Amino acid sequence: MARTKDPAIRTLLIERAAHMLRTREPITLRSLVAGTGMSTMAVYTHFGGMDGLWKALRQEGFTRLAARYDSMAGSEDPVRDLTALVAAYLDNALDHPDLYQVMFDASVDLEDLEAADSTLDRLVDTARRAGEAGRFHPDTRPRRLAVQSWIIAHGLVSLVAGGPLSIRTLDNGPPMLTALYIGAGDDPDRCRASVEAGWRVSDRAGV
Amino acid sequence: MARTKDPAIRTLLIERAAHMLRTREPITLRSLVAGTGMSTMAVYTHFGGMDGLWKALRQEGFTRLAARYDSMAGSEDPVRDLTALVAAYLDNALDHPDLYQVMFDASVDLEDLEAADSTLDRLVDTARRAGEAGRFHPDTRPRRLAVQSWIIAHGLVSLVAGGPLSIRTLDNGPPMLTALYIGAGDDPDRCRASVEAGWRVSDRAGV
DNA sequence: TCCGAAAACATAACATTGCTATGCAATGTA
DNA sequence: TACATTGCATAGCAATGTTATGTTTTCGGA
Repeated sequence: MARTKDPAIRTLLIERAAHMLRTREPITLRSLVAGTGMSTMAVYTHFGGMDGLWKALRQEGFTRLAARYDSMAGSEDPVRDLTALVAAYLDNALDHPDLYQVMFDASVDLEDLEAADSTLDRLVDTARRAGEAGRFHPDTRPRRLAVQSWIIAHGLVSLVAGGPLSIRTLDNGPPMLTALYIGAGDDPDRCRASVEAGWRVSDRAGV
Repeated sequence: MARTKDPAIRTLLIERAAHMLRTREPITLRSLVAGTGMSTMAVYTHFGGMDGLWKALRQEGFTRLAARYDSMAGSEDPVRDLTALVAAYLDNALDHPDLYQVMFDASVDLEDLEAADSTLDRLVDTARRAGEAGRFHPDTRPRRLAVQSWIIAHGLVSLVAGGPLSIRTLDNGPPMLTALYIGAGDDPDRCRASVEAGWRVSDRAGV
């Protein structure tokens, strides 16, 4: 009937674009396909244009974040786990700073929303687990606490990665999360220990 | 000796660009000067190119924020004032969402840093005043608390303005600030009242 | 008062951008 | 095996930011 579209080309282009993003090469229609043997039309068959490519890159960013979350083992301390998720969010953003920027600048169509919600759900689940373990006030809304954790993570990383604040600003993470979770009802000493433990899960080297 | 550059043209172009930003018209070199009688070279004499124009727009954004801060009267309750500054930051960003985005996407050269620091200093001063009034632990670092307030404000507004979260998410502002300031040592009940009062200073209509 | 230099500005051309029109080739189905 | 449908290459298009070049304006010094 018709020639079949090779999905490998799609992922190849996305990975190439992600690589160019990381190496700070400007991503243009022609520079993207240069050297690959493909013509510019490949971008149109697979993504419908450059806008489609950027959208696919945003999806890729959320996919990598989800993969990072998948690789994390939960513990019996949900506040530690919640902190670890926030720390992983920061690490992911700092490992792929340009990709992270792409994820949040042109946004937001429906698919972007779904991708963002899907990663947020990890935080919500863990916050709920903490609530069920009696760490928070009984009327604490898990989603609300998850969103607040996300706000801190996003504010931190977007002011640090290419923003006006220095990398040391990340040290504000633990105290801010601690204040947040204590405010939600956690026992101060226990909370500090949990956040401390969760923060250290990150593989941030000497930051 | 030489023809003198008219500074009025510079501000005219900036205001025109800011207006086009607000009305979602794409800002291109030619569209910017179209209808003004100027030629495209005006942008080069006054800004050195489009990059210079974007940089001037970022400065304009910080200038408007500073003007908003200038218009605010301080009270005898510095925690209320600190909250009011954060609320004003949010209002400013929501009043000029596109300008706000410009302020933080391409950033950051030295002048941008200075402009950001200058507005941050308002928060630092107020946080220091709160510390001197005995609201916080004696070892609370004002700049640290100011930065943490900024992180919350920026995280909130950048996830809400054009981001994945709804406008109602702004309701997370007061509880987050309250948790932060209580964590810094403020008395819980007094803190809640101060934050409540500071938040209401904003002219956000029914949000 | 006038001249000359220096800077602002207008005009126009340039390379590069994303995109589209068109034709060809490949491939699965009838 | 014939054919229709789709992937893809080539080439050209309008629009972008920039630069090259010439003109005009303005101000300081003779």
